[in-house]
Amino acid sequence: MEAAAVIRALGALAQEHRLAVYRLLVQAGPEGLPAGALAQAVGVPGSSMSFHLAQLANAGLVTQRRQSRSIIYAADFAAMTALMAYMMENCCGGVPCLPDDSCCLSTPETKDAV
Amino acid sequence: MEAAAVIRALGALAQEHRLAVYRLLVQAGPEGLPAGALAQAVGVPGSSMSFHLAQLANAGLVTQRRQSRSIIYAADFAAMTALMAYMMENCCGGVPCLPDDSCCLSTPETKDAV
DNA sequence: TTGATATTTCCAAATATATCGAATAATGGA
DNA sequence: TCCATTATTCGATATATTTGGAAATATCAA
Repeated sequence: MEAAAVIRALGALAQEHRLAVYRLLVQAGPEGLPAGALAQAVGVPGSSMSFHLAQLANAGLVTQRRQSRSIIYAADFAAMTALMAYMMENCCGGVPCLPDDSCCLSTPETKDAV
Repeated sequence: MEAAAVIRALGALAQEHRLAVYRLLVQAGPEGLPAGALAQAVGVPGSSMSFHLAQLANAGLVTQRRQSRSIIYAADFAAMTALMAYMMENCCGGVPCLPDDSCCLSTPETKDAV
């Protein structure tokens, strides 16, 4: 994952309504939720929600699929894992650092870029 | 952790120079780095770096301490853990979801708010 | 085809963020 | 005290983001 993509993803999440949407999608799991339901749940007009969903999709944080008249959005969990990996890359220079493991909360897989 | 704090933290990281600084601090570990060294490493004037460091500190992502004439910044790892926990809260409704564990990358501790 | 539903695109206005030089503050050494 | 070093605050300017109504697009059912 490269810096520009990471910044897009973080920027996409750094907004009240989009963060709320993303959390709803995380909780909804792979089945996802339609755009209209998200707009209603968050309480913003459709045109605004469309704008926010486009940001999340452009950042690669969510996927979209059409189902009849609805467009269903779902969280892409791999993107979040990659985000974490980028930010924690080579944490503490690779040296086991704090005694209580409060940093470098490393499972083997978070050490490598995904 | 509450929504406003999470948005501040994500917004703080969603910027080229601040993301670079944060990654440097993650790699530097608990010892941290002085403001001047960060400005030089990232290649921005001191006044700009000061602005960015204030954003990161205000978001709770980094700590600062004075050491003689320098102010040393260090990553606060607990903040990142809390951030993750907030975003992944109740992932997939709490039900083990994908067979290959590609979502809800749950260690026991990430399930609870920190 | 006509009408209803679901969503997106377009646009302009309001708001927020980033930039960096100059001025200000804090520290430590001669 | 006086000077050099390190860092922050201030202020003006440039850039980017968020908002929501109206119009456009896509789907489906009668």
